[in-house]
Amino acid sequence: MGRPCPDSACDPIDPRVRRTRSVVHEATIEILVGDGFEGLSIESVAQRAGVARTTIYRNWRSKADLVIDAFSSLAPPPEIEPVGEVRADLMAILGHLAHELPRARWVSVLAALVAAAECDEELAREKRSLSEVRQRPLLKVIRAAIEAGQIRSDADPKVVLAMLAGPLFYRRLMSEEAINLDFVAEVVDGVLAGLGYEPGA
Amino acid sequence: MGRPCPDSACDPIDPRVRRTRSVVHEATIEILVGDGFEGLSIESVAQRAGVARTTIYRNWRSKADLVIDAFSSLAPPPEIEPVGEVRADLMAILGHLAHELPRARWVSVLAALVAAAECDEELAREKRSLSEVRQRPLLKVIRAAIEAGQIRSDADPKVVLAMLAGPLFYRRLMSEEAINLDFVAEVVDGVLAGLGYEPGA
Amino acid sequence: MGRPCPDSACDPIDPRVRRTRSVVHEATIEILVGDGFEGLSIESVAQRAGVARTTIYRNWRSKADLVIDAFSSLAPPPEIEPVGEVRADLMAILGHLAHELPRARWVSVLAALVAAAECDEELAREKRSLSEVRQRPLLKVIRAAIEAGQIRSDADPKVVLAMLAGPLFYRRLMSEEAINLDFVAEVVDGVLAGLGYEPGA
Amino acid sequence: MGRPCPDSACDPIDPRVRRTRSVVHEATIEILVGDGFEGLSIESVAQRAGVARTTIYRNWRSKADLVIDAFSSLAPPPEIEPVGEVRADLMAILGHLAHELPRARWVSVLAALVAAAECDEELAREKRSLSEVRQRPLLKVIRAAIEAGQIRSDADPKVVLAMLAGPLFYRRLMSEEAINLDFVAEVVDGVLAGLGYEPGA
DNA sequence: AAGTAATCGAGACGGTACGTCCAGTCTTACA
DNA sequence: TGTAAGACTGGACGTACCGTCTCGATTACTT
Repeated sequence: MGRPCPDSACDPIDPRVRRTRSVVHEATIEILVGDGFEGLSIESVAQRAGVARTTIYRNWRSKADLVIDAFSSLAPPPEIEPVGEVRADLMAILGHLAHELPRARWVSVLAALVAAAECDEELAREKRSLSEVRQRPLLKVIRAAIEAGQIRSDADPKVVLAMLAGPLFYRRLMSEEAINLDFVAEVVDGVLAGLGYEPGA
Repeated sequence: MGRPCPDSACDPIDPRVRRTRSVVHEATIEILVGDGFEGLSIESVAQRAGVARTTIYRNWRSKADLVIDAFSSLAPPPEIEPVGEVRADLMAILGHLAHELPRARWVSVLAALVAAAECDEELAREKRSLSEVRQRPLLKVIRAAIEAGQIRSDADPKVVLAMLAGPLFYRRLMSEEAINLDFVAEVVDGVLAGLGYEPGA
Repeated sequence: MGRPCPDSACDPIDPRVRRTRSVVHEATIEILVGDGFEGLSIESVAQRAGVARTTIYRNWRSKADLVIDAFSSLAPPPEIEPVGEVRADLMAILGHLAHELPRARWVSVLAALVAAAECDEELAREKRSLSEVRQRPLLKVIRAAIEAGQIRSDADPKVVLAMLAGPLFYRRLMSEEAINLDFVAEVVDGVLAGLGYEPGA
Repeated sequence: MGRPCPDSACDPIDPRVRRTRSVVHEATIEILVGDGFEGLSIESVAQRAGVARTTIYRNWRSKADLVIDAFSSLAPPPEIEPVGEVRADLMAILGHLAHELPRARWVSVLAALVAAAECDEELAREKRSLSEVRQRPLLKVIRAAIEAGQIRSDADPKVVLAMLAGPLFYRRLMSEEAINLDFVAEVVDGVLAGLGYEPGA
């Protein structure tokens, strides 16, 4: 019990290493946000972090690794408490997403991630995993709505999710049209209507 | 008919230039498809095209330019003749898209384009323009359906479009789940149901 | 006469290349003389020459190449006209060498060359070739003396050369004792005496 | 007299230190012989010796230090007992040297030492000291010959030494010509003849 | 048909970044 | 205290491309 425990919490991790991780992390994000994926080079990260290039190679296997690290910490799934009413819950989650999409730092990184994943299986795996994590809150709401009989019981939650989130990302990454609350409401109402949702219920 | 034709044939374009454009174009696509955006360098294009590097710089301002060129020619909006029945027409267009998304060469290029556009205003412009072109067939069908009274008259065609196309791109670029005809049908039917569409009508 | 001459003078050599060669050359020598072989890095040469590192790699295959180039230009065999009297001629040549050994820049380079040649066959070849060239004037004098009957006819010119030059280099590289004219005279007289030379003759 | 003796035998030297010295020493020699001076890095020595790099830095101030250490132990002046007849004694010593020059491990190291000494005063000092030690046996023979009247009494022993050893080193390091017993004999006989030596005496 | 101009290839150049190796310093933990 | 282990800064390596720049040599249009 008095022995050093084996995990991260109280791990006897070299404080120098911890410091390195932190500054490099921060530098990666700053560059990614400022200059995009193109501007991200090991060199530039090292420079901005005030760290030797070798140190980065010691701690991250590739540029991709840096990006994943950065993204993971940038985009924690939002903490939104569902109230049990499907429309309200969807509006809360998607409204938050709609607010973030045009401005949050992680979105640019996501775009880079998506592109890079096209020709890097490891990155693709990483991307799927991140995606899965971020879908959870939405899926929970959808499944709850199905169980509560608020929407059609034969609906496929994952399809519903794609129908809800897809339009938002489409506008952000493809058409670059506005993503305001009206748009979100139209999407949510349209999808719910198609699923037999009745507001009054 | 007697007018100078708008295209290459009789344009007073130096045949050497024409040839250069063509071989470089071809090489760009081949590399893009084979090695992805990462493998695309002016050097590699020049090499594969059997052309001097200088020649490329003379004709394209940047790597982005090459990509746009390649993409434009890779992804011609499909020639699908609407029959006037909204569900059938949407299924035709989106079914085609669903078929292409997992395999067509332009999709990877699109991902690269999207990411690059994040930090290059010119590319972003280019991207929007391409996007706009590709939306047309779908928009035409949606607007026709509205005019024909097949769906609610207060529907915003662009919102409807995002709700139809968004889920497909979402699955391709984000979640990497299957994009089969069942999925397309669920999306189309869901959206149409939300728009007051009645199959029998 | 009107034909393009084959040599450097009017060779259609890119003037940029000529300039590069020259400044790099000079920088190499300066560093070699100042900091020795250890201080010679492609980087340092590039820096001092005010040239990109790549440019050096384009024109020289290795650090060794640089050194050889430098040495060749530094150490032209001296132009000493033999008068036909062996002792006088040897004293002229070896006296000149004795004067150079403690001060001339090529000597340090030579030491570097010798060491580097120990583990680089190409350099070793180069070294032998240089050595051969520099032996010529001395060999000529020795052979002439043999033919003129000034020294024993069964003497091996190459052995005699080693006996004359060896002691000088030994003092310069090994023992670091003085190499003055007295020493040269002692060596020359000693060797000649052993070869049956008679001053008066 | 009661003080601890100055040498290793009874010094209260930490046995770990002694062990370190020994394995590093051995590793240095092995690498020097195997890969030459170029292949010698603190890193490589540490690796082969199975020792931490830090340990080496603690015990040797530089790579040069390692080399000197290695050289001292590699090239012990040969134990040759002079018989009192100058030609025989010279042939014994120089014959031995001639045999070693083309093959012994210390020769390459010597070349490195010579080059390095060109721009490192400490090394130069070290080199002179080593040189001085190795000259002793030869000097002893020469001086004895002078005293015994076998060669001219006005000969400078150090000059004679340079005339004897110089040609051998010259061939080894410069011209890379053969160094066989015939060559040694020619040199010895030539020098002795110049010094008034008479075989019969 | 000859002369002019556009286009080309070849490739040198200064650069940036890569990923690796090593140098030398420093810190921590252990024996 | 000396050592092992290993992280750190930093410099150089040799390679790949970048984008710019001359420089002839074709090739096409023009007169």
